[in-house]
Order: sequence, then C-alpha cells, then structure tokens
Amino acid sequence: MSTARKAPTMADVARLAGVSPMTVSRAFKRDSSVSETTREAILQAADSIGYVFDSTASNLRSQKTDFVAVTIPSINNANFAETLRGLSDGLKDRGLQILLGYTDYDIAEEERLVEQLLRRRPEAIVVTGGRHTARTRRLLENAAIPVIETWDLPDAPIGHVVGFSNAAAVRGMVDHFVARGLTRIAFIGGDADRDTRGTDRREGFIAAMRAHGLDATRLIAAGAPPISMREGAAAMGRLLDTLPDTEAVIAVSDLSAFGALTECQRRGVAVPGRISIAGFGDYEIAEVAVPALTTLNPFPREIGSRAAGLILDVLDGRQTTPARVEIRPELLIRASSR
Amino acid sequence: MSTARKAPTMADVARLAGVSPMTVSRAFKRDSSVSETTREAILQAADSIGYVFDSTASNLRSQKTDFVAVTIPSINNANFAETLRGLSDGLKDRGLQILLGYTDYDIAEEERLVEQLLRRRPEAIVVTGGRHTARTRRLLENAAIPVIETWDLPDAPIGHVVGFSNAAAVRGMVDHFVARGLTRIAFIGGDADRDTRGTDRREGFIAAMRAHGLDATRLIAAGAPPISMREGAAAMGRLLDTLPDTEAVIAVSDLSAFGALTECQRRGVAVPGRISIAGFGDYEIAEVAVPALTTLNPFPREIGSRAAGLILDVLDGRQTTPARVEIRPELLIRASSR
DNA sequence: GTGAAAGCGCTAACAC
DNA sequence: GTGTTAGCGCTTTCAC
Repeated sequence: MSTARKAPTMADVARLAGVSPMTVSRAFKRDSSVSETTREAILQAADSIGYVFDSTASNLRSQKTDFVAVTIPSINNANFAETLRGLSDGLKDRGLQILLGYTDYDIAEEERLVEQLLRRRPEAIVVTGGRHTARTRRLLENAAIPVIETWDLPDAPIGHVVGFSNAAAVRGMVDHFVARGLTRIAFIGGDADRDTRGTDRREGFIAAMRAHGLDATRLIAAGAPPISMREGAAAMGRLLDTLPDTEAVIAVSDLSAFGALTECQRRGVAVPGRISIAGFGDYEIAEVAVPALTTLNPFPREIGSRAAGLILDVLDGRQTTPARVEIRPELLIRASSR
Repeated sequence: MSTARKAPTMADVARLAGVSPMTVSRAFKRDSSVSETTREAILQAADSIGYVFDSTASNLRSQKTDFVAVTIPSINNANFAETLRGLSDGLKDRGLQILLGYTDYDIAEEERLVEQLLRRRPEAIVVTGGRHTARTRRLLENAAIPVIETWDLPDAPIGHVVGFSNAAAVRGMVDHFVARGLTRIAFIGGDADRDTRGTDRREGFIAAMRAHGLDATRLIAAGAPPISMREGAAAMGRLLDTLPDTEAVIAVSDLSAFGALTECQRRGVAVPGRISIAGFGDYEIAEVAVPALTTLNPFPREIGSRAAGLILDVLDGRQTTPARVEIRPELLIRASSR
C-alpha cells in the first residue's frame, strides 16, 4: 500500500506520451483506430506511472457498465455454482463481468438485492426462480434491460426464461418408483413456502402421488431451506421412527438424500433392499456415494451457458422477442433405487 | 421490459417534488439532513416515475464505489463459499458490496482478474493465497487501498493477512497418525504447483514425515486442482494397487478423502481397521460420512468475517498498520482414524 | 489516425 | 434544512 497521492488519469498518460487524452482512450479499447506504434507508446507510458483505467468514469460517460447482475439463493450450493460458472464463462469473452448477490432463499431479500443491483446499471439481469414480490417484478419490468428467470418455468415470465418445471421433474421420479412397484413413498423437504423451488417439488410430489391414487401425506419437513446432509439424516430418522413401513424416499436435493442414506446405514436399514432413496440435482456426492444415488440432473451448467448466450443474442439484436428455453432434467437411476 | 425511453434522473424527481436535485440526493442517503416530510415526498415522487438511483454517477463524483473486490480460486467450493459469506455478511451493513472473481487456481488468471477488478475502483481487495505473479503484486501495492491476503500466512505480505499455515496444519495431522503408531502414511493431492495451498500442504506433509524419520514418498498426484471426490477415489485405487501396505492416508481436502473412503468401501477395505483416512477443510460430508472423517477445520467463515472486520477498521482509521491475523485450524479426530 | 469541446448524473464544497 | 456552482474522468460527437 503506497501513499495516497492522487492516482494518475488519462490526462497524465496523454501528457507523458505526447498525445491527446482521446488517443489514450482509444488505445485502451479493443478495436480502436490507433496506430500500433502510438498504442504501444501509450500503454508503456501508462505502465510507467502505474496508471489503471478508471471504469467508473467510463461507465458514466458511455452509459455502459459491462456488468451482468445475477441473483442466486445461496453461494454455497454446487448446483447454483455450476450455473454461475456457465454464465461467467459465457460472458467473459465479451468482457462482461458478473455482479453477484445471494437471496438466502428469501424473496423479500431478493427485492432488496435486485434494487441494489439495478442501481449499478447492469446490461442484463439473471434471477433464480420465477416467483418474486410485486415490487421486484415492477423493478425488473421497468429496468429496460434483458431479464432472465432461471431454474423455473413461470406461467407469466417477466422476460426470458431458461429453466424447467420442478413439479414435473419430481413427477417423473414418482413414476419411476411406482413402476417399480413401490407405493409407500415419502418426501423430505424444507419447511413450506421459503424455497420456492423446494415447494414446487413438494407440490409436484403430492400431485403425482394423487394421480396414481396413492397416499401423499408422508411429508417430512426438515427445517428451513437449504436442507443440509445433517437435516436429511435427522428427517430420515424421524421417518423411520414414525412411518417404518415406508418403501421409498424422495429428497428435495442430493445433499439431504445422502444424509438420509447415512442414517439408514447407521441404523442398519438396507438401501435399496428395505428402502429406496432418490435425490435431486446430480451433485457429485450422488455418483460417488455407496450405493450411488438415483437423482435428476437439471443441467445447471447449461442453464448458465444458455442464459449467457441469450444475453449476448439480445444485446446484439439477434433475439428480439422473449425467449423460453426449456431444459429437460435427466432421470438417473442408480443403485439406491434398484 | 418497457420501452427504452430515457430513464428518469434526480433532476426529474427534483422537479416533480419541487425541490433541488441536491435535496433529492440527500434524501437517498442514510444520515442526511433532510426533513422527514420532504424525504417522504421525494421518495414517493421517485417511486411514481420509476426512478432508480444511478450509482455510476455517484461513484464517479464521490470517488467511492462501495465495492470490495474478492478473488477466490473457485466458486464451487464450500470452504471458499463460507469465507465469502463471512465477508459478505460482515460488509453488508455498511453497504459494501462484493465484486467477485475466480482464478481457477491459476495465478496468471489471478493477474488478469486483479487488474480488471482494480479498474472498478473497489474500496479494498481480498485475495486468496499469498503467492502471486510479480505484476499482481505490483498492482496491489500501488492500488492505494487495503489489501488482504487470506488462507495463507505469507512471509512477505503485501498488506494485511488473515490465514494459517497450510504446511503446519498438515504437520499436526501427521503427528496425530504417528502418535497412534501409524508410520506408512500416504498423501493424496493435486498435480504439483497449480494450487498453491495444495502444494503447501503436500510440502508440509513431506517435511513432517522427514522430521519423524519416516518415508515421505507415498505421494499420489490425483490430477489438476481442485481434486474431486471421483479423483480421490481413483487415487485411492492406485494407492491400494501399488502400495497395499499403506496404513494411513491424508488427502488434500475432505472431498478427495471421502472419495478415497468410498473406494475402500467398494473394495471391502476396512476404514479405519486396515487404513485410516483424514481430509482437510471440515466440509459437511466429513461429519456425515460413515465413518465420519478426521479432518482439520480452518474456520473458513471466520477468515471471511475477520477480513471484513479488518476492512472496516482500516476504512474507519482504527487500523493503521498491516495486520496479521492468524487462524488456528482445529484437528477433528473422528471415526475414520481411530 | 488524431484532436477539441461538451457532457454523462451525480455530489463536494460552500453559502445561507 | 436546503440551494448553487462546479467538476469527478472518462467518451461521444464532430472536425480534419
């Protein structure tokens, strides 16, 4: 940390290089019309006085920030991290940088966050989920930038959508168990109404069970989202204590599914012999666990890269109408359910 | 997405509310000296025309961005996610927002990233690790903002430090195994020299083994960092094939340690009966695995919150000299090594 | 390929 | 508690 004397500006670089500030500005852009000789002289002059380009001034004058705002429920979640990576990698070549915020699975927090992010004047905004407060919706509608909702397929999207139906995905899982002759199926999820994707999955479970004419009341609430491995284990304990004849369990995510599996192991309950287990998300743990966990792969990385592609398409004028990109989660049947 | 007519500015709000732009500016600040009545009128006027405060202009004029730049090796890592959360929560009350970038465990990428981040004029910058390219170092030294290196205890810090010695931490693990009478100890890590923390851990392993007069050549390179569960499992497979008399394994992280554990389970190798396993990081999987994994908790959340506290202290003038905050990782001896 | 003038939308500094 | 003036450091626009 050096002394806090005033940082050099383009004017300083220009003086040193014997050109106008405008030429320095051009030298720092990609395509600009500066002769190679001048550019090199300028960049060297800049380096010699430790000049660092000031985006804040550039942002204001050009009315461009090269930010893409993104909200995710949690930083500490491998699925959302994959989506972020798909986004980030897809935007990096264009010099677009992600401005990230997390909502803690709370749409009220999302509202605060979205407003804060929009103040930074991003070029586009990507949000996780399709349910928002009325004010969040209004803010996004008025933002005059591309809006992309992900990880869901809302009935009335704000703008673009890249996602899948959480309810339909769980229906596929129920169908799988029923086809294998299992009927006493339980669902382990979070307390109602916080995590909207978790709620959609629980409701998808209930609807699918009813469609099969089966009892849809084996619902274990494992706590506030996100449900951890530990909470999954505790939930499985309660399930085994209260409804010991349960034949199969669908957990809201692979993390809770793995926790449930370990609880079975601790109690000597055979998986899948006495009870089958399935998760959601195709986290690495699902493949590596012994037995490996049946799960759904929602292609989180692809959600991010498709969203990134969409942003570039809109910014370049190739996409002028609201897009709806449906991702089809893949059912992965593994040892924990066969 | 509404039509792209020009977004309202403070001047528009001022006109509508019958005050000067300056009063509008004050109404949008926390502490400012505006009467409650005027403030409410202003905020309502703003809301009625969909005004959203423009940070880009504020940033330039006030020479303050309320950004704290952070670089981490990977987004998809629970340890770094915890550090981020500690940082984020510690800074949020002051209205400081994190500007995040990931380096992919590559100090050349870190250099590009740091320059890009500094252009945004953050109030402080937090980097993971204490090894950087010469240019990164120079950029950080000249930035005239607080610099905090984390997850390491470099000999010659750039500014402030919040971290621990990765080598010393692994030494404690080796001591634990030796005290239990185990001597044929292997280390599973990444290919040399990419992930500097991983390299430090491997070198700490080698030094500790030699200090005990033990063979330090059981080193399995599991691939490019970060080492996944799968790679940990594959590495354990190779270890069991080539050095079947190994008594204990220290893995560079809990994820690879868990992978190693599952490989033992698949092969019917008793853990800890025939082989003891330890990881690093105290990820949730370490506690939930059966058997639970011996590991080291480096208090990643605390690293973040201490860094956040340090930033506030420096910005408020309470801390004027470079701080060195040493975190002491805790050895957690669990079933996998006893 | 380069330069001059003007201004992006706020807020620092000062006045009252 | 509120207003006026000037300007942050770039880039747009136009000129040559």
